[in-house]
Amino acid sequence: MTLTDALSTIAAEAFAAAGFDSTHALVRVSDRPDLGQFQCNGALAAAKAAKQNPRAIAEAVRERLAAHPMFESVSIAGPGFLNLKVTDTALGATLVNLATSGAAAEWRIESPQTFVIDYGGPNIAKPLHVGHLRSAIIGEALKRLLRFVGCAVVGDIHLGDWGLPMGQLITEIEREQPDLPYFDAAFDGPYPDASPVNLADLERLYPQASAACKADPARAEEAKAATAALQSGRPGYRALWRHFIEISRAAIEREYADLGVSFDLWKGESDAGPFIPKVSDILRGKGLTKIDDGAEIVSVARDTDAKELPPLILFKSDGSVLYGTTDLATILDRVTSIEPDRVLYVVDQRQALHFEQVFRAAAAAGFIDEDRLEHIGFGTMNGKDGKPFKTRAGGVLKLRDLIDMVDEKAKARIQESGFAEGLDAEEADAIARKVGVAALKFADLSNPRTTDYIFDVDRFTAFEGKTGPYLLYASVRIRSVLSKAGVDAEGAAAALASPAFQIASDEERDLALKLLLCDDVIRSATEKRAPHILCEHAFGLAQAFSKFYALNRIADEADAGARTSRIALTAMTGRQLDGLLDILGIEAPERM
RNA sequence: GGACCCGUAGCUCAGCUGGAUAGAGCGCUGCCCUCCGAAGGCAGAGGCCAGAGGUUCGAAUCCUCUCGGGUCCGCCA
Repeated sequence: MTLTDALSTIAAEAFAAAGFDSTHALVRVSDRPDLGQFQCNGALAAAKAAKQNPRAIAEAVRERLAAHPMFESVSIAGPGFLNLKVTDTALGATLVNLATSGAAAEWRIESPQTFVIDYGGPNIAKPLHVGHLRSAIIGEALKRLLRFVGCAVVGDIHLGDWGLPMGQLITEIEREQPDLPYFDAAFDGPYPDASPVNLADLERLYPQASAACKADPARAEEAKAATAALQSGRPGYRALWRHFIEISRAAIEREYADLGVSFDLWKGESDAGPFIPKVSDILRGKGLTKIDDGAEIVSVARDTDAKELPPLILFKSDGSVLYGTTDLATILDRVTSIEPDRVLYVVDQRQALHFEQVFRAAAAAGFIDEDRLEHIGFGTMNGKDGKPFKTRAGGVLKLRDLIDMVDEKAKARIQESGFAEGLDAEEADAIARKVGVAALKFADLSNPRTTDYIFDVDRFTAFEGKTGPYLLYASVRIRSVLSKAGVDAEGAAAALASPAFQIASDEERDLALKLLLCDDVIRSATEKRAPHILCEHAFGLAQAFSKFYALNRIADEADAGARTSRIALTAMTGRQLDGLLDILGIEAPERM
């Protein structure tokens, strides 16, 4: 049970004992820290329901709450706000419970489920760009968060490896190298082991092909035909396409690894291929498809819709499939092989309509309940003009370039601080990389998921204030001060195994409260699928620690009791902060 | 045209299942390292929460409208 749950329960009992409806007796962190640590506004709500004076209700409840040993004081303000202060003894005792329950137990939820998270979604042959950042790191954070609370999670990258771009690439290569055996329909193999193109070729050919198809309808037709042929299994095309996959995957994997993002499954749209006939059989069997303008569609509109929802196109008029088809087939694949309770799609908010169509079709087909499929949409990264971010040259910013930019800034920061002087170049670089990635990830994750935000390079490469590096700094400083006190990692664990807390100052009280609220925050972030809530709390925790650290001696505190308590507080903060950073997918260096 | 989202401090953003004096970071003005790491701490200035109505004892939060910005609306992904 979280702290606010426990306090709410106590308040509910007081409401009930005083003869009032206890459903409004919710206790939460106070908006007015000058008046109390927690507040309960239930008296006003109860007054409305009972048509009584809220002040009188508050007074009746206050009397009962004040008798509870947990509270230092319970006061009434204004029309009937109850302001609660917990005793330092109770804070200490609650902290002991939390500390001794073990690092993992702090976070568990009651009924873990199995999740599939579909995130990343990079496309073969295209370099990752800033637009891929959000899906990757939000998905990674949600994966880690759900695992932390005890769920089983399968992270699937869901490669874009099956659509029109593949046909465009194939035809483009045919133009440049028409004599390759891949294009000879009469050729009966075996095809070469070595790829005729490398990564640089692919990254050059893709935009070239895409532009050509845009400019010339005939080229577009060619590409469409090639896509259809690839999808229906033409051997030469399949062989060539396998080269694309292999080359791209290595590059993509490397780049995600630099961001601390990894996947359990490297499936792609193409892997859904074998499930497509089953999907169409099932849908046809249920009479859910029809031919319209030559395409085979599934109607997903409902009478109750405010807006008519367009049908999902199962097969285009040329027989090839669209991503709605592969998404449906992927659901069938996942439902059969993984049997997830829920599937989360961490994909740009602009695709909300698409997922609504797919989810409805999947439910109509009987694959899985609609409400077990969640589109975890996120907002667009805009430039300062409020439009999707472009570089000064007008192009998309490659993710690689962004990482390099942040990396450079971090290196410069280490140099100017003089911290690098005692380090060899290799370690300094490794630290800079971690600091840079932390800055990048925190800057993105701390934005609420659903809204667009302005991408500002200066903000992403800032290392002071509400940033990733601030959190890292707090973490390494905690390690450092514990080490000064002769407490290593094992010592910290030991300090939390049988701790004793003496909460005596405002800073200690504030830090203790932050520590005690972690479970509330984890739960809220999990329910809302909202990493930014974790960022907010991690920052607040680091701030509370920094203040505590600035005002109190720890390692060299003379009073033995105070020293023991502060070391435990410090160790506890370190454990939680590192836990939160780990969930966010942010790695802390040993020093910085 | 229709559906949905957004408009909060100079800037970037929290807060939105209604509650008290609307918060943070940056930037700005001042302080604080002979003392466990100053990528830090403390203090200060800065707001008709786009605007107008409505519901309510009470509205940044809920409803309506207006203005401003954005996204999406069948054979791209």
